[in-house]
Amino acid sequence: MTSKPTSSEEPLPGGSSPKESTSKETSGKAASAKGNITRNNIMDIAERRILQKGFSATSIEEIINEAGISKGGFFYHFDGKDDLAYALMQRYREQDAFLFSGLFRRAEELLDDPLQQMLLFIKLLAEMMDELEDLHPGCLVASFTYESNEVNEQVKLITADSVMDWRALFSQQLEKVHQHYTPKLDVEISDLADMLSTVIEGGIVVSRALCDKKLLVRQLLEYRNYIRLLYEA
Amino acid sequence: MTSKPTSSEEPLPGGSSPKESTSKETSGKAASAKGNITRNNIMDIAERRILQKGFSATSIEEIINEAGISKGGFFYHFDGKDDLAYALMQRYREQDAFLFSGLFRRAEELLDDPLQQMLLFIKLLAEMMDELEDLHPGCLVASFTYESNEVNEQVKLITADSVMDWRALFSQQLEKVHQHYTPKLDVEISDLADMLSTVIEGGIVVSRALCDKKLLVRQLLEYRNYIRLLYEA
DNA sequence: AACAAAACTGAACCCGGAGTACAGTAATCA
DNA sequence: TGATTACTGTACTCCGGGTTCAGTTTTGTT
Repeated sequence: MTSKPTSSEEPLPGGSSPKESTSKETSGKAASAKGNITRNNIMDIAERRILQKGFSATSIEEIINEAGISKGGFFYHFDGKDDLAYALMQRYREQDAFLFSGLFRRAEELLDDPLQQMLLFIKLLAEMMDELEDLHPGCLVASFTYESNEVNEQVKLITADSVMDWRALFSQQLEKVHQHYTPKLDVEISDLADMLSTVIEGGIVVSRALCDKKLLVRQLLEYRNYIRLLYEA
Repeated sequence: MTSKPTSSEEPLPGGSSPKESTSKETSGKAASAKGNITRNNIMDIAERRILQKGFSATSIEEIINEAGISKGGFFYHFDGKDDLAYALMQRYREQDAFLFSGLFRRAEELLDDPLQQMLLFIKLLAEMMDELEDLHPGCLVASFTYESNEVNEQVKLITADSVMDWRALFSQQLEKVHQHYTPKLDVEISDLADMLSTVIEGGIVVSRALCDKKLLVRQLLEYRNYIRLLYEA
């Protein structure tokens, strides 16, 4: 969903050790540094390509070519395409959670009022999108959702979990807003929270369809307008 | 983008005669009734499957199996997968334009005020989505956008055109609103128009990811709220 | 009924992808 | 140094995908 700051190298908490995801071997070989680099490299390449051309169209062949490894190397790290997909969604979920909560924390540091925090959060998010040099790379959730029949049940589940994380996170902040302000119209907090996910997902699609880099940013600011109108005096 | 009322049989204006789309033969064989039925049948099946599992993952094989025709039969109607994709987008674009303008016309018949018309339009759209028995089938624009590297330039172009149609249509109505009302905040009409596309596209993604049929409807009503807050006294 | 055009059938073609197996080798760490 | 990790390389199976085309049936027209 969000834009990754060209991540690699740094060992992310959680998304590590080979074959931990859905592996036959539950053992879990005590990952070495090099192994993790290769694994993350595979994942970076796969994610980029999947967002560009879809999951089914992305072959293991092309991934290993770009990564400069052999097929055996790939299957050493992943049990197959499904396992890779799951690992990708898992990492994606963690990265997003990390990024969003980071932005909320910064907003809390700078401002006291929950509403102003929420508005700043959206603005920070918009700025982040604005700083991307080209079009937003896309969101794995959307990608897998539009290829749902090509992906196993576990991937569908973690995809849904990811969206539920966003709902929880956004709702949490909006709940605080709700305690200090009365909305001009009757709305469900969860719907308002989902609307941010909706605007991001939709913004990415429309932005990409039109090749209009800034559209996503403008849509985020429209959402921000809505929140303002709803709660500001 | 919208939901098709289980269309088939009726010869749609424009989307007809075999191989008219991108064919080698620019001839254009004067289509017969049976030919059109088969052609539309292929397209219906293809569209449904593409929205479920993506373009690349949808094989000609499975399409002709469900359609009960041979491979040669398929290639009689389409020059290949790319040609099929183009024909699908073309038909999709026409259907959407037809549906949206129909809803706007109904709103104009029932109400005089531009703002109330716009609000009614959104409500009619939401009701239509609400009447779907299961999840929204998905939008071809989003599907092709997330597989953009698997689709040729012409398909990308007509996909963008389709989104531009929506912008034009929604902007037209919002322009009228703008002439009668002053918005509470400073907004670009085109952004407001794009937001409807955004909410629909995003709503479909999030709705499908969570398997929550009603989410899309609720999101449309949130957009409606925004318009109300923006323009209503 | 006859004839042309339209609407197919069926089989063959080649390609590339997922996944397996496994023997051997190089790098890393304790 | 020795054991574990992280691979390479090859070879092989199996499958299905897109595309072509020569021939056959169906349909519409006169």
